[in-house]
Amino acid sequence: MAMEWTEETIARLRDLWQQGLSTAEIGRQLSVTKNAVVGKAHRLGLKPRPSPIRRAKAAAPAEPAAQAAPATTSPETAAPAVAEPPVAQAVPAAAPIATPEPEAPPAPATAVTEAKPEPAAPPAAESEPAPAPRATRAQPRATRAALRPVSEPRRRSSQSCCWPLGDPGTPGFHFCGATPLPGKPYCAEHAQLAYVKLRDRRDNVA
DNA sequence: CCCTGATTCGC
DNA sequence: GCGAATCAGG
Repeated sequence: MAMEWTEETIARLRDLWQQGLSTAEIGRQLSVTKNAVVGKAHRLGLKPRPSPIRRAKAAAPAEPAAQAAPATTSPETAAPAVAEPPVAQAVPAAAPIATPEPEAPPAPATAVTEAKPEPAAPPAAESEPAPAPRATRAQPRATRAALRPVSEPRRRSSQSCCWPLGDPGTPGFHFCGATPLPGKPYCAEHAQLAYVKLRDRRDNVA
């Protein structure tokens, strides 16, 4: 069965994606494969991330030169290209899926290259608010956003916080639903939990 | 080997 | 539209 890409799911995908998380990482947190993530990202039109490779395109023997007038305009309907795409290292806390038990973070995996063994607060067991997102990417992004409060509200995430509650796939699963912060898919409370450093959770059973 | 993302193509 | 399979670079 095809994945059901709901508004919330897409909002999360976009958010995680723009945070610079790897496709596999996003996939784990979203309970899908990296292929699904990259595939969807492409269809969504977002994908201005550092590409490690450039697949050898099949030589088009038909038209060696005829790329003059493609469509009306460039595919960038509303995506102000980021000045510089420094791969972000800020890993949002894994979604409180399944078992939000207050267990200590497991051994530092090899996922995010820069991830430090910094114990992150479990989403549902720490009253201490998450530290300010010292993400190298979050800051400049926020700055730009502040500089352009209007003009292009292309970031129309759902009007409800999409922080997942419960076990995805089970009847009780639902999203927070609170009013999200402007430009974010989460409400104020969950945004704090979301932008905490946490390096990995590759065992995310779907 | 691991990781990464990109593209293709059957569904 | 979806994503596994496959490809390709680090």
